[in-house]
Amino acid sequence: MSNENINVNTYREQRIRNLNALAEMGYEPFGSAFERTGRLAEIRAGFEEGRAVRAAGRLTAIRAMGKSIFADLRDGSGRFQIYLSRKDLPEEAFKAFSLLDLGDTIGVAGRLFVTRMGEQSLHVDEWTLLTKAILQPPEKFHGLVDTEERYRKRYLDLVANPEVRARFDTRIAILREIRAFLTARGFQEVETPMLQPQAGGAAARPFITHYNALDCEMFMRIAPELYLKRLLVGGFDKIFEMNRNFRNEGLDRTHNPEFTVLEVYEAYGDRTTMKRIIEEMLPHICRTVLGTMVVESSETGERIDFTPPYREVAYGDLVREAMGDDWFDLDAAAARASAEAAGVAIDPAWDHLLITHEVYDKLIEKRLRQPTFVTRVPRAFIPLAKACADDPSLADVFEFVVAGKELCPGYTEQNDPFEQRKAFEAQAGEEKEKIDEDFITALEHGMPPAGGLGLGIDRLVMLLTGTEAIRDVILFPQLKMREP
RNA sequence: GGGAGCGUAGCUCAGUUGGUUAGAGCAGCUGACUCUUAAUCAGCGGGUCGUGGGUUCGAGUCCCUCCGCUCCUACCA
Repeated sequence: MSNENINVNTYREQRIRNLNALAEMGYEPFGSAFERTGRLAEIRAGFEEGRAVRAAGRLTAIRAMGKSIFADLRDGSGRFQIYLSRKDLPEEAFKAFSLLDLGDTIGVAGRLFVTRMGEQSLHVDEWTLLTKAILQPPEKFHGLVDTEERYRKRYLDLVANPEVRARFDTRIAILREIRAFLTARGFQEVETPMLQPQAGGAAARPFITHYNALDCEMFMRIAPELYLKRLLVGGFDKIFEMNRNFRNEGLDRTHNPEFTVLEVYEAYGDRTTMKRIIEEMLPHICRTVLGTMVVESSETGERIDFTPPYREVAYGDLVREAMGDDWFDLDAAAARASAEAAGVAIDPAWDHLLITHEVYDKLIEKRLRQPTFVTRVPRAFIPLAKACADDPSLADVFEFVVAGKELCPGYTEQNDPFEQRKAFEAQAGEEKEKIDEDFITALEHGMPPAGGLGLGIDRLVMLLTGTEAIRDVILFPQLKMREP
């Protein structure tokens, strides 16, 4: 700690001097429990002039005027103004208050009153030090703006920027309401391994680690799906898991290596069972958390309406609508020409199926702004779902798309062990050892027919809070290591 | 992976064509002030200009390396 900290140290030293002075006066710089009448928001809610209350919080502003002092106290629930008057406090208690710095945490006791300016406030009769801060808080008006500091020192971001705290409060409420919704409908929340001998259930590069006791490679899970289905075999028939997945992939505005996913499974159900859950759960979240069915998109300012029912449309119909009725009769060369004419770059090696998928991805999905279930998707991309009864080339699934992005797939789950093995083999190609034999064995014991869905929680929170970067809905997003 | 931009006081930001002693607001210190709320007023202190090198009589400014951040793009369900 040499050069760059010289100036930091002068601020620290000043505050440490204040700390020592307070300690000499009998204040405990890192105090103990303090009994409060309630949190600041609760005190405001129960405001009654003259009522005696005890409150605590961090000092975020001090406005001193000689013989009277106003200050702002902040806790996890909000802000409240306190008032100290020289004539109502012991001489020493009033003097000691001037040794406090912004960022210190104090406890106060007094009575409620309304200032001449009409603000509900607390007239302090006594105060005590709870925690001395020896480092400076961020600037009070602009808050903490520097993006790197905001993520690396999220605790400062949360203190300095109330709208950041509010966004995470919303995230927490969304998770709470998802659990409440599913629990009220008889679903049980289960926990399955994060550390797996094979990383299955999705196509993604996993994080690899080593388990010393067994001297073997282990993988951080990329999805919980195969374990949740084992539980269906085991007789759990309405389950969900909402927790972290890990994928060893790029880092950008919409990807974090660890992210939160909700998976729901219901035995004896299918794709349409899952569709009903989405059509009831999203309105429930909107109603209880946001108080409105209409959400404004941060990127475009467009309004997205979550009032059910949502549009349902077949993948093939969307493609025909965009590319012409004869699209599926074209050969690959003609399809490629048509796609490129529409502005979609196509690899010459791709077959008709891949070209169609690229057109859907780059052109069609973006245009689906309001909540939409896209059904009857080519099965080649979806190894874990059943085929449509009337067309074995299509999977009996939906992809739920909002604001031009896929938010949540829902499947009629594959429970045929022979079909499942075929799909795994097609996907694995050369790497046969990657097939999860233990999972196939479980299917051979009999998994009831079931519907399942997987909802990306971070992206849902982004959508519902009008946030453009995944980093702004994850408390501690992944950053590059910084040299010490 | 490719492209563009950024990094100046604890925090938020200025800094002209390369020019002599790098500025402001907040925060801090001293003083005044009994209803303020971005309190106000007067004064004072605070900088290895991300790092290392180069060009130059002279670099915050121009060039290169590295570190970090942001955006675009590619990859990635």
